[in-house]
Amino acid sequence: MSEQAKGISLFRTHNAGELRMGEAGHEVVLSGWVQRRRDLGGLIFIDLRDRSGFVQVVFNPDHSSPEVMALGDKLRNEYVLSVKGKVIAREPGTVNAKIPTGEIEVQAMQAEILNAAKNPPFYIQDNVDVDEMVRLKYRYLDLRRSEMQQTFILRHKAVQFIRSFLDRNEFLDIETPMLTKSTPEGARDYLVPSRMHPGEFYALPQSPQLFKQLLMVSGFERYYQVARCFRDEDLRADRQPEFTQVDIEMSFMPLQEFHDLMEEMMAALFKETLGADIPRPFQRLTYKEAMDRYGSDKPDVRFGLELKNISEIAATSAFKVFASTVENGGVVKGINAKGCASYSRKQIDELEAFAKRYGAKGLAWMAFTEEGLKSPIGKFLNEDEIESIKRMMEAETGDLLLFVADKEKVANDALGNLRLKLGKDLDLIAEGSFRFLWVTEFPLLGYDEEAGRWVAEHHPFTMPMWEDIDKLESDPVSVRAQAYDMVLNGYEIGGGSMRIFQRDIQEKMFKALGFTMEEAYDKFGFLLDAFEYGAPPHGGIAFGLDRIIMIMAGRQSLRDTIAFPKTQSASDPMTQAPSEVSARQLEDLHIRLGQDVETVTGKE
RNA sequence: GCGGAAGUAGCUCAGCGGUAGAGCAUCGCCUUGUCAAGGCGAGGGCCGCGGGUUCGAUCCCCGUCUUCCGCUCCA
Repeated sequence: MSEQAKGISLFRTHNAGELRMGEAGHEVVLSGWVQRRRDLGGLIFIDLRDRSGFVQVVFNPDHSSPEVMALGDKLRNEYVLSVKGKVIAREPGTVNAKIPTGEIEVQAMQAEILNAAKNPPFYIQDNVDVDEMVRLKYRYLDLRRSEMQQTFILRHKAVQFIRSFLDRNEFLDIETPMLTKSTPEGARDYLVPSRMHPGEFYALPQSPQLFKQLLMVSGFERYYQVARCFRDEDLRADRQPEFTQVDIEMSFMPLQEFHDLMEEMMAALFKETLGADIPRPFQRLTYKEAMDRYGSDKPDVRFGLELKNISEIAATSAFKVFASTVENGGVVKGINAKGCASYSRKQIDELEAFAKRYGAKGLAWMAFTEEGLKSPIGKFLNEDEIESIKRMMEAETGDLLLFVADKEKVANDALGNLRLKLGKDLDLIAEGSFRFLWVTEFPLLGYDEEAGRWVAEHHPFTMPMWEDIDKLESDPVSVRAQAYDMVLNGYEIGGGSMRIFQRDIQEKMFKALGFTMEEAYDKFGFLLDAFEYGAPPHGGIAFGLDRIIMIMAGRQSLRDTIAFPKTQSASDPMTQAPSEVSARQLEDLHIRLGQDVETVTGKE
């Protein structure tokens, strides 16, 4: 038993942050951390924090013994403290309306320091501007901050809700292996060397994709898992090497019904946890429409600024860049930056530099000012053309039109991102609003220039749209998949598909991917075998839990929704992972380091 | 692999070719109604690391490492 037992003998009767006028007059025991100490000499105030919040504890000689006063004097930030005291209503002039517990305070009658604490490297408080590196190194302290705790409480509630929703709908939580087989398609695998099998490796799962399909073959019919996934690719603010999916798969349900169910889950989740009303059914856009109008397969539809295609006018114009781009199969698209005609040359140059990051060769512009058209390309366009463009772009005086002439992919990418930037810069996005949509009819295949062959855009078991199956051979690029993403505020929060469950279609798919059946068997033999034994029609989706929580919590970085995340170079400043291992460990694993790796320092 | 930004006290930052500063934090003293308490005082620095230029470099140049944002990548 700790020293504590000798003193107060009880850690807690109430949560500090939940005390209100209702408890006035009650004797309480609180335990937590010293948030802050205000020493007025004869009088000491302590903000005592626990998970629920904090309350002011007063050390006052009028009601605290000399021993208790002496203890109050010793307290420092982040000391762990147990206090027994009386809750009293504060004197009228001393009420603090800024905090939930501001109407009361606790008079310390007994107190005990359960643990001292070193001076923390940064303040444990919200909205601190501390370097991420420092926060991650002392993650356990960072996680003490209220806003971090709120995020993880939200995350917990969200997961609880999802689990119970899926349970009510007869989904079974089934775990799948973390040590599994490396598969050729997709992201780079994290590999785990095998000790028992020299020269062979497991892969950590990029997702439980194949296993959940096998569970459908097994007849579980409805499966879900809150599953950790691993991808060894470059990180971003919204991408971690290790992340969590809510992975769902089900049999015998038509696409539309499945989408309805998933919508219901998300809408109810947001209602339950945030009180947000999400209109249903969700908006739907085909992939093509999303690309045409927003230049993105995950459009943020909280604002307009849609892309317009002016290729037709551009094709016949005297502006060579426009005309030749269209002639060579490219497009000319633009967006209307409403009210930006007054942008300075410097501002426009910055927009151009931004567009160039996404491969655009330049950014043509037309500003309709009070004094008339200002544009470097104006002299190449006749009045009719200018009028047509103006009409097509829905431009008025005061607007700035921005154009990219390039291959369709580049134009969409550059303008799509420019649109997002302008949306932010021009403050067009209503904070706290949630706009869900489905993006459907993704292309089934994409051509991989490097590999010189067609690759599955989603994965090789994605069902083509029935009406496109015949084109698998003749016109692979135009084959659409029964694949879909759920998009929220410009983030892809989930993606999935209906799966191929019939042998002949699967063979056609592999053929389109340039695999022989032998090669296909080598890579996915176990799944193909399984499918010979009566695979039901099935499909599913995987939601990016971390990302959903990030949006729900209004955070900008995925790292704020993962308790122990990694830096951009996939390392952990706290544990120092990854790290070197001993020569002995490597030997057991039959691994010799390459010559480009500095000698491992012996750690036997 | 590439582009951009950053690295100076525990934290957040300023500085500048002549050996370093602020706010907060810490420590000491004072302080009975504070709640970002206040007052006085003190300690605290390989100016990320390695080279170069210079009489002299935290500052200029080159390289390198780390972090953040983005590109490539992420079925």
